Amino acid sequence: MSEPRKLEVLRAIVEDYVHSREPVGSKALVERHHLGVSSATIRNDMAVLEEEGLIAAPHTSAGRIPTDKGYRLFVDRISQVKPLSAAERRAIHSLLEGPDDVDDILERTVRLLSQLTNQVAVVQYPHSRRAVVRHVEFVLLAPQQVLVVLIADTGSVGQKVIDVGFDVGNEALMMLRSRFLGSISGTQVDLLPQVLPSVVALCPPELRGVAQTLAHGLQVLSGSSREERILMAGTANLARSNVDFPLSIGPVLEALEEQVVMLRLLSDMGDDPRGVTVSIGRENPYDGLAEASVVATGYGSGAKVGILGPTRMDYPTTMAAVRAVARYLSRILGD
Amino acid sequence: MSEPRKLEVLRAIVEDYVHSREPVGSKALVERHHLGVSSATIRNDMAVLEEEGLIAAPHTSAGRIPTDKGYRLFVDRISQVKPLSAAERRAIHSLLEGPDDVDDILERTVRLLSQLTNQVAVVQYPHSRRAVVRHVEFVLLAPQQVLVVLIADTGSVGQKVIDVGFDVGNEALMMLRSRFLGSISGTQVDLLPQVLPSVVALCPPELRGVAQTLAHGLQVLSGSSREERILMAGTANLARSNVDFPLSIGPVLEALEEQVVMLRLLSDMGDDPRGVTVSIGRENPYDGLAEASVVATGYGSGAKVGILGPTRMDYPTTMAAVRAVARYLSRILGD
DNA sequence: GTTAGCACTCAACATGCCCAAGTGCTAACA
DNA sequence: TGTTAGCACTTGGGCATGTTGAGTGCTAAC
Repeated sequence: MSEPRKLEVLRAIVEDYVHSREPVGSKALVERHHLGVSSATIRNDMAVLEEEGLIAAPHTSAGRIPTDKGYRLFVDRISQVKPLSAAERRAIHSLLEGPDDVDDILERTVRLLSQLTNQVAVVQYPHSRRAVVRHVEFVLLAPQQVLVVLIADTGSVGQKVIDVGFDVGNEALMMLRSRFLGSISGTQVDLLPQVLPSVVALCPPELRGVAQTLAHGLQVLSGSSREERILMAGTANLARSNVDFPLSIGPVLEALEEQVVMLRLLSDMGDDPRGVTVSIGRENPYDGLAEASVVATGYGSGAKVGILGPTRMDYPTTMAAVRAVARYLSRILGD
Repeated sequence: MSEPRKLEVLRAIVEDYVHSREPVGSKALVERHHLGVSSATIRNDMAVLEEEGLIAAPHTSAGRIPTDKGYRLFVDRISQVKPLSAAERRAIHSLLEGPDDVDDILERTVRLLSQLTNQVAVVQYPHSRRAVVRHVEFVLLAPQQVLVVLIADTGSVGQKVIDVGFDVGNEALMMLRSRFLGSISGTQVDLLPQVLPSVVALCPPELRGVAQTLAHGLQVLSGSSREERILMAGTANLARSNVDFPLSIGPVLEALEEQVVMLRLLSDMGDDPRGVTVSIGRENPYDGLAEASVVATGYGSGAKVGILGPTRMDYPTTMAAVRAVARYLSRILGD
C-alpha cells in the first residue's frame, strides 16, 4: 500500500469526522473524496491504520474515528494551515483600533478568538520583562496597612495591600516613597529583586523593617501578579459545540476555573513564536481535559494565547486563527 | 380544604422534588411526611394546587412538580431560613483572616459561596460611594498617551489609558497632576463630576483641552470601572448539578459571560440588606435564564452578592448561605 | 496491489406487550 | 362539609422481539 495514500485516507477521515461528527465508513469516503480507488481498497488501508492505532471503530459495524494519535499525525504531517477569510482578517484588523489599554486589548482578543474559532479562548497576561518602573505609590489605608502600587511604562498597574506591622506615619511613608521612587524609577521591572535590597539598606534604621516589607511587596508585584493571570471567553461554546456529542463538560469547566491548571498547561507548551503548538486529548497533563485539545502559541515576549476545544475540532482553521491573532497581538503590544 | 394544609402539601412537594429530582406523587407524599390524611385527600389538594398554577404534571400519570409560581409561593410564605452548619460557619469565619485586599477577599468569597451552595456564585465589586480620593497619577506612556490612575482610600485602584490628542510634555503633565491632586485629594469619589470642571477651568488656557480630557478620564474611572465589574466562580457546578436533568447549560453560560446582563440582573433585584431576594425562572428578565433562579442580596453599601442555579434548588439552605456570606462581607469591608 | 462479491456483525429503530405509578371520579362515611 | 376507600383509566418505561442498513473482513479473481 502506498504511504501517501495512507496519509490521504487519514486526512479524509479526520476531515469528514470533524465535519459530520459521525464515524466515517469506507464507502462514504470514496464518494466524498476522489481517491482513485474503490471502497474495498480503502477498507484494507483502514485496517492498517487501525492496526497502527491511528483510527478506531466505536463498535464492530461502525465507521472509524481518529484516535488522539491519529489527530497528532494529522496535525504534524498533513494539515496545511488554511488562509483566513476576508471577514476574519477584517475582524482581527479592527483590533488594532481603539485605545491601547492592555486590559482592553486582551479582553477584546479573547472575545474575538472565541468567536473566530467557536471555542474557548484563553490568553495569558503579557510578560513584562522589558517593562520599566514608571511610578511607585504607597497609600496609607489604615494605621498599619499600606496599599502599594507599581506602575510600569507599559501601562500595566499592579496593586497590593500590605500589612506592615508597624505604626508608620504618613510623612515617613512619603519619605520612603521618595526614596524608592528615586532609586528604582526607570529600572527594568525584572531587575527589581537585585536593586531593592540596596534601597532598603539606605533607609533610616527605625524604618528599615517597614522598608523591607514594602520592598518585598514591590518584588511580588513585579514578579508574579500580572503574568500569572489569564483571561478567557467563550465558555458557552463548550455547551454549544457538544450539544449532541457529549464531551463531558464539567471537568473542562473545572480546569478552566483553576487558573493554576491553565497556566501550567500553557507554560508547558512550546513557545516557538512562529509555530503553533497543539496538545491533543490524553496528551494533556490534566485528566479533565482528556477529551479536549489545546491550540496555543506565544506572543509578545513569551506569554501565551490559545484556544481549548474538543479533540474533534477543525485544526487547520483553528491553528490559522490562533496564529493570526497572536501575530497581531505581538504587533500591537510590540511598541 | 384547610389553607394551612394546602401550603404544607406544597412545601412537601417542593422539598421532595428538590431532593429526588423526580415528580412526586400523592402516595409517596403521605409516606414521607406525616400529614395526618390519606393519599386520596392529598390528591384532591393537589388538584386544587394544580388549578391554581402552583404545581404541574409533566404527563397524565406522573407525579407533580412545582411551577415557577409554586416556588415563588414556597419562597415567600413557607420556607424558613435554615441555620448553617458549624462547618459552614467555620468556613465563612476563615474568610476574616488574611490580608484585606479587596480583590483577594472577593475572590475568596465567590469560591466559598460556590462551594457552600454547589451553584455558580457571583459578586459585584463593592460600591465606593463613600470612597475618598487618595491619589491621582498621570503617566506618559507615549507622546500623546497618558495612563490615568485613580487611587481611593478603600484600596481600590482604577486605571485607564487615554489618548489626549495633544503633545503634552512631561513637565506640563506633572503640573497638571499637582493641580488635580491638590484640588480633589480627599474628595468623595462620587462627587468628582461636580468638582472636576472647576479644576479644569483654573488650568492655563493652552492646557485646558488636555485637562478636560484627563478630567473626563478620571470621571469615568470614578463612576464606572470598578462597580460595574463582577466576579464569579463555580461554573463547573452547572454541569455537575444537571448531569441527569438537562437544564440547558449553554444559554446560562452565555448570560454569565455577558457581564452587562448579570449586572442588570443583580441591579434589578431589591437590595434590602437584611432580606434576600429571589428571582425564579421566567421571572428573570433574560430568556437564557428561564430555567434558572437567582438568589441575591446587597452587602456593604449597595453592591450585590448572590448565586445562580437551577429553579429546582434548595432555597432555604441557599438563601441562608447567601445571607450569611453577605453579612460577613459587609463586616469585613465595613471598616 | 486492486477489486468485486459475499457472509457476517451490530447499533439503531420499530413494534408490541406488560407493569407500576399515579390520577380523577364516585360513593360511602364521620 | 371534608375525608376516605375503591376502582377504572392513562401513560411512560422497561423488555423482548424482529427488521434494517451501514459497515466490516475475508476470499478469490484480476
